[in-house]
Amino acid sequence: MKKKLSIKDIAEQLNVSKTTVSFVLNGKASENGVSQAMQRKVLSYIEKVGYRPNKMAQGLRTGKSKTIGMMVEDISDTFFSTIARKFEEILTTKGYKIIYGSTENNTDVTKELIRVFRNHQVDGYIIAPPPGIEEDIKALIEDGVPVIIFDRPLTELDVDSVLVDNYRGAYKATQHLLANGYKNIVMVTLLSEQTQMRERERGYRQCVEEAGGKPAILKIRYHEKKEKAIADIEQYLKNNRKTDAVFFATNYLAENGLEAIANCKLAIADRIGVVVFDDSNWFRLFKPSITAISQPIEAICTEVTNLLMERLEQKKEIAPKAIVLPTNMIIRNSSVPVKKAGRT
Amino acid sequence: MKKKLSIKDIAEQLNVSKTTVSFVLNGKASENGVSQAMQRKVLSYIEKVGYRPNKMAQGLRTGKSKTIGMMVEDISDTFFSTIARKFEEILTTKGYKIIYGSTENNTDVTKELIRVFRNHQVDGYIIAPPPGIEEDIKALIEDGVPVIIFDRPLTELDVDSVLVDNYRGAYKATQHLLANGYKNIVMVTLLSEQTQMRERERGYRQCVEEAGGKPAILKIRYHEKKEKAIADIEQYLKNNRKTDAVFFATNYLAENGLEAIANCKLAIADRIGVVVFDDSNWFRLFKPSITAISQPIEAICTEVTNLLMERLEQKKEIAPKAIVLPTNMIIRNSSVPVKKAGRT
DNA sequence: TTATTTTATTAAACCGATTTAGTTATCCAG
DNA sequence: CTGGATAACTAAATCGGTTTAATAAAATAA
Repeated sequence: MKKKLSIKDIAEQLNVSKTTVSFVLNGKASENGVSQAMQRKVLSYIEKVGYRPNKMAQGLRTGKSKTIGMMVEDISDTFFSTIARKFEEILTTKGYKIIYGSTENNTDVTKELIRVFRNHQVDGYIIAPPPGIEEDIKALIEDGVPVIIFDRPLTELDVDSVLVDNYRGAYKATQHLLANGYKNIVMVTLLSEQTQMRERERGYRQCVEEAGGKPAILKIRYHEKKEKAIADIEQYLKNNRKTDAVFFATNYLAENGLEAIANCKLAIADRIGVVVFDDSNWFRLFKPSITAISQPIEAICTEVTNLLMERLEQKKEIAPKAIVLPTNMIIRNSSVPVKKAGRT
Repeated sequence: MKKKLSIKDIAEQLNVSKTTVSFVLNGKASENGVSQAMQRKVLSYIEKVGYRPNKMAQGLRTGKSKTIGMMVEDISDTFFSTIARKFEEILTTKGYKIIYGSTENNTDVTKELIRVFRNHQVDGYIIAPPPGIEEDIKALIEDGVPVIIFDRPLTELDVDSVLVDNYRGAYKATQHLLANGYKNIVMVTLLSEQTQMRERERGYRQCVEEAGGKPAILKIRYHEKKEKAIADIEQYLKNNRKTDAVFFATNYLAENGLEAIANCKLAIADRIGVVVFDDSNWFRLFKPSITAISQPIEAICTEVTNLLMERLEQKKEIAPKAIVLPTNMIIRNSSVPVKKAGRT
């Protein structure tokens, strides 16, 4: 019921003008010749009554909302929610809040999200972009709004971006399996045009071919009922009994793929080699536990926020940077005695 | 570079007043006697140029930001991020955006978050409250701000809340284990004063005692390094060889507890009964797969948002509601042949 | 002593919407 | 033909800040 006090109230209580209070509040006191005595007076009163300026009013006048818009495919995905947490941690220290939106990897949803975020006057965007959103992002940039892309590249667009080396990650994953004696590695990936998926595929292909093998790729349609995904993978394994290792291109696929493997009730179940792109806390609990290509989440977040802050504080033109980070291979309790592994 | 257009621009282009445009925009045209012709004219122009009002200005004038503040212990936790996603889904359809903050279950952090949210003029709060925050929340409510509590009760405070029946959930979990022939069930829980944890403990205790057993409770300190948690649980199992089943009070504990069980390398490893409070997609992948008490996430979200919308649209006083939802037991591939289970 | 600069403070415009209180013009009744 | 009601629209106040331009008082220079 006690209504919030405004800068006008403060000014009246102290018998000074709003201007003076505002100057003090914004650290522009000294440069505007407000006396030290006055500064102390205002500051201590502010402190005492716990006054905090209304962001709406500030935002209206300055055009800055102190809010960052974050758009990812799905905030409930562990990868993205972990990142969201880190962003929050870092951006809070800079006085920013985050509003989020899930794109569902859908262009129209994303377009609408961008529109809503614009109306909310967010100061900057952090986006894991869906395909086909180039034009809209270009428009943002041309309007001078800071945009940082991550997780998925946006080819043909010169924009700040932070990505991981999907190609190398997949290559290393495959290499690891080969080095452990596996001969028939299938890659299970998404039936999707996402660039990062194509890169992972390329890494796998390249590695297998260099070793003189023949790539085997199983593509699963996303967002279908997971039972379907499981059945598809199961089918494949049953039809290709020589398969002795699986490289899952995403966590989501591994989740279902592991069930498929279990369902097969094949002897291979505990001998099969498994590597997954993206790590999970649960992987270490399987036996044999699962090796993963993990993304450097911490680094991604600091790079993204650094780029963002740079843009937000930007005085002069700066050229967009494209940062590519290496992945980490987490080798767990490696698979199985190498010699016994193959079933050739 | 093309600067966004304002209602003033629209008005000038159309040779009408801002007032008229505003009335049309807010659906208050007819009740204010704006002619149909004029309404169409404005509407079609708005549509054509894609004008959208500035939320900052609207917010300043109306005091409504169309933003909801969500505070949970940790947004990267699967339970909370899943909920965050659902909230987003529902609230988006009502024209709201969400800003979030992680409380770390810390009172001071939460106090500051509330302060920040207030400055941002959020229209409503959805909070999974840490202990000791009663006063601050009471203050919010007294100021007439909608607050919905979930996940954790705030005893002694009359506020809208949505909780699950932790007591019954834990009771059922324990009962399930007993019914399957397990005799020595240990409950692994957090060393924490959180009410919902105490309820779970109470459910377990009650059930064991009713069956004439002696409760065994192992409390783990949270936020410690997980290696410590694993070691503690491992230690317990080694010191209490009669233990034939474990009831984990949280997902987090199960994650580490399962590793502890594996580390024990005891014969019991594949015979031990395991039930976890909170479900996880990964549980079905273990063998024997893990039974879980799952929270009705969908229902929690609809109840919370319903209460919230009710408050937001509230005309007259309404008494706070406390909603308690039942948990679901997800029995998976049940444990093990009952007879062989015990090791007595 | 007067003119000029510097120091300390403030009045008023502005941001972009909503909303209150009018203002015309038209219509109808008496 | 006049006065009151109604219909259609609008001027101006307002929300709570920031910022520009101005002012009064004190200090320095001429």
